[in-house]
Amino acid sequence: MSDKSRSGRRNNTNPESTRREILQAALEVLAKDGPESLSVTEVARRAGVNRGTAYQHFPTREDLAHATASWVSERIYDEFYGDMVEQSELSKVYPPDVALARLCNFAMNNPELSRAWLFDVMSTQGVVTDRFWKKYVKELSQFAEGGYGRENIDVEVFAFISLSSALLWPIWVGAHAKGSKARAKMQKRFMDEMMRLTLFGSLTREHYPELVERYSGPVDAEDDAAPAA
Amino acid sequence: MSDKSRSGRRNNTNPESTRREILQAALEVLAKDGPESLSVTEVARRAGVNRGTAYQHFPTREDLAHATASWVSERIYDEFYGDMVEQSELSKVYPPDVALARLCNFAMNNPELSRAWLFDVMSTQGVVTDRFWKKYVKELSQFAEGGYGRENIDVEVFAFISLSSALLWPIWVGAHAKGSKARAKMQKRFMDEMMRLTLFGSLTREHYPELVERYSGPVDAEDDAAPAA
DNA sequence: GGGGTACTAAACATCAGCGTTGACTACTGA
DNA sequence: TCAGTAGTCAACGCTGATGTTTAGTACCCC
Repeated sequence: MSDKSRSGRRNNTNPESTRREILQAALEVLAKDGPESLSVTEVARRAGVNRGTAYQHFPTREDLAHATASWVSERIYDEFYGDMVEQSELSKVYPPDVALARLCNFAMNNPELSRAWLFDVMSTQGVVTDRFWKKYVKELSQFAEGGYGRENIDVEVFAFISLSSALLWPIWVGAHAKGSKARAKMQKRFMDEMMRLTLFGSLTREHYPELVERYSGPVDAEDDAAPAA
Repeated sequence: MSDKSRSGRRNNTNPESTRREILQAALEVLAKDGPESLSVTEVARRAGVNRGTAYQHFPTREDLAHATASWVSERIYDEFYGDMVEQSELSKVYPPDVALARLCNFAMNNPELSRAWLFDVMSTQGVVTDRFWKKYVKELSQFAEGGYGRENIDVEVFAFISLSSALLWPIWVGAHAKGSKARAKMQKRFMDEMMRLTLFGSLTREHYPELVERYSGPVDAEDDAAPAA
């Protein structure tokens, strides 16, 4: 009697799905406490999988950590760029508000991936080789070089600022915003301020003629006289 | 002979200094791997102190964690605002390039405090009550309300963007910049781009009249016509 | 039905961190 | 000088994680 299904056995013949479940659980742990706190035991527990099974898929803790890292990297890329297939190469350039909304929605809907990415940035290794980061910078470069961005932009720095703050914001908000309505409102605040910032900056230029002088490249010179109007 | 100083005993009559050494070591561990990885054993080892001594100062691991957190919070505040004593209340407002340089230098010279702060932001608790954060926002508000910032700025969001990216940047850079010269160069790149961004934004406004329309508050309206010049 | 694959269960040795305890040392004050 | 106290240390038992091993069960396909 009920001998066949005893003791919560999984009976999963598909190793792929088990592997994914383990990686998903690993992502959750990773996003919670960072890569140093990732333990095989905890991951297996979360995945609802026997510890031995986890060790079957990933021989050591380090293997699991590395596999999780690259899996996360792939997932971020797919989640973010998956549905805009190969089109950005030559076709249209997304308008900045759409692109920003895309980024912010990604961050809000994927807090675990965001956290994992940020932990990776903070790790000693760095994410410079990350596919997602490289594509993001490349797209921003194309955008800027297309004449839509100011010519003396430091694209990498701007990419870093926008990316890191957009991914960190929902985390920061989640820590002290009550309901989902409040969170959505905070999300809007971020998008609005970011758009405002990229459109106009934050300083009243009239007060700082010497800074305007110093920081405006030769091409932006015509802009300096403007605020006086 | 040499019985009195046997076995590397510390012979430290001053508990304050021992406590500081422990806290300093705790900060190092905290900055390295995050709050979840903070272990009394590792901290004691780093501090060159017996584990028992650490337990005398901080009865449990949690006590050490909390004490470290508030100590770090205090240190960030002091390190950043310590030498501008009470003067910012009514007297002068620092020019934005000086303030930014101050922030960036702090981040570069105190990577551990920066990392600790960022880990705190990423923790579930949040840093909203942090003295440093509150003062930073307050100063920025005074600055903006003094007419030096655009009127429709969302100060909190802008504070978050500038603070988080300024503190995260040196960490990101440190992960893949070779010498100190390269790091200094990267630091300058960040400051330049940040100044450029706050002065001018990142978009060529001519291309986005509808965005300019949408995101410019009533007070900034006179600025819209400017770029056409 | 038999063999291979995927998973579970349980036990083991090893190691590291936690928290406690008792003893040792140095300074203090009567 | 001598007891008391504060600071420090070494050792102990406990827990939990790592990685390995062995035995066993369910499933699939030939």
